[in-house]
Amino acid sequence: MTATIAPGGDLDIAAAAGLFADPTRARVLMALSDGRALPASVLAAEAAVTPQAASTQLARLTGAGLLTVERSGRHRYYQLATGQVAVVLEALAQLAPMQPVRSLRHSTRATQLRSARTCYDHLAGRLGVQITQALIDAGALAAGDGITDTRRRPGDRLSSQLTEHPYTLGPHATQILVSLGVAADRLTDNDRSSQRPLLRFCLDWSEQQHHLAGRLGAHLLAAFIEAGWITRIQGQRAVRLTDTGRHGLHTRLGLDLLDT
Amino acid sequence: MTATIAPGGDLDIAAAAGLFADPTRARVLMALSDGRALPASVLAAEAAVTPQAASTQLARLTGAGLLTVERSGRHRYYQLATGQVAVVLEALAQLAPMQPVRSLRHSTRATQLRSARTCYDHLAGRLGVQITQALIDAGALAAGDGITDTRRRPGDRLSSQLTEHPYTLGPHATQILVSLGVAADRLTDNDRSSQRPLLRFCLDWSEQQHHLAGRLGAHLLAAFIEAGWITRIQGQRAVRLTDTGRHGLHTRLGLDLLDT
DNA sequence: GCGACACTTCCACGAACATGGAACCGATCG
DNA sequence: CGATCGGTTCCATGTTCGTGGAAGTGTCGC
Repeated sequence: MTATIAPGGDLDIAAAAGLFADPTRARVLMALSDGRALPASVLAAEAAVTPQAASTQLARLTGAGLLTVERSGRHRYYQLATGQVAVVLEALAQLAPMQPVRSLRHSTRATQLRSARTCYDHLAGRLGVQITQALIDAGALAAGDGITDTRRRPGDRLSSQLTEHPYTLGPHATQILVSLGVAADRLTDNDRSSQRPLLRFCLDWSEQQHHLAGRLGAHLLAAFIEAGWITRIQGQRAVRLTDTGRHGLHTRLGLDLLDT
Repeated sequence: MTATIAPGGDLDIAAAAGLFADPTRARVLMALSDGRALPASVLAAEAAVTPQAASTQLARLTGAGLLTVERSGRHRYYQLATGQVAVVLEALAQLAPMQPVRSLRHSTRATQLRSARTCYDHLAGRLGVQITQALIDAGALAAGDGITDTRRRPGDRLSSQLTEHPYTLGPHATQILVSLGVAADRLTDNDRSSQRPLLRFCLDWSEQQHHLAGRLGAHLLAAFIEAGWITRIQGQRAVRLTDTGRHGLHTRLGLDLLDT
């Protein structure tokens, strides 16, 4: 099917512009404008709308050919279909700033999500990734085969638990984890009451790095909440690190968190 | 008094896009996209709407700062406030879907537009693309680094295609461009009187290739018109290449243009 | 001054369309 | 298997917004 380039047609500029003319769609497109592929839930948070609203607009944008979708498990990752979309965004942005510009104060909800959130029953986001890395650095976890960081590896799927990973408990696991509030008897690899593995890892969508999951991840989050290091933000998946928590992570793990 | 401070930076993009998202406004802007100043009645005819409708939309566009008005007797001449508006139109045109032909007149006019038109202050359409290519072939422009396709590569920043391009002046730039009527002292890269870059390129919506824009693009169009090589088609954006122009382009650039 | 003209404003009708609640599908986890 | 979660679809609501008719303001020509 050769695209019959009808040489007399008119271009429907208005229809194309209309796709950018809604706040929700504009924010979604802006969030994608660097070329990343993001799941619908993240885009909903980024645009500060309900999942239904986001889904509706994503369907519209996809139908119009501005976005492409890729399914991965129960997630759907959206991405700009062509760089031309980003060109339009940039061109429009230069026309827009007649209003007070505040490019930094992004949707706070999205920022919070990126910063720290729960993933099922364990920590994710920048905080989750950094704690995981700190556990490795401190010897509570050990990565096999010369792997020293938590970066994404080929074949890892976003936002789903990795069935195979190179990590094991490290030489100082008991000492450190107990000091963080996890009961020592929870560190056995085979808990009789559950087949759930002690160590599991997810690939974090916002950081493109691994964060700790599995039974240990759950215990750790529970311990942090128990100790008041972390509090849930009302009605959301985002969590907040308290001052106590910041101090605790610093003394116990040598972890210095830059900001929020 | 307008200053309704919209609560969101990205909202401005939606608002800006909204100005292009109406058929009437889009047609009006397209009619003005070559930088001319046209009276309201002409724009109403161009958009095929009643005078009231045109007036309403013109007021909206003017209020938003996209257009400027100048009164002259009982007429009001509208004009694009800035070339950035034309940039947005060109960018949108590339992702705009084709629209079925409405009439023979429309069809012939659309064909003329594809053939040769002005884009604010420089040449576009097939003629603009071919001249740009001829300038490269003749060594007046040089394309660097061999990356000639516009396809996206993984990890590329999508948003920087307008401002960054691989072209520079070529070894025969001065000789050729002067022979085409551009003053030699206009070829310095940094004109003190203007921050506008000498070389800029647009992706042509009708040809899917680059055409020359920027200060040089403007000088070149001015020189062609001055020399009588190109004339504007009465009341439209389309331009016509005269026989003199065809001959000039052949002898100076070795450019053989097939047809109209 | 009178009429014609260019253009605008007021107003009310009508059509898109974005949104949220509820229900539904499929995948993952325990 | 049951629970939950990510995501979508359906539907009813409410709002925005473009438009045309009628009327108003200023300009030009006789």
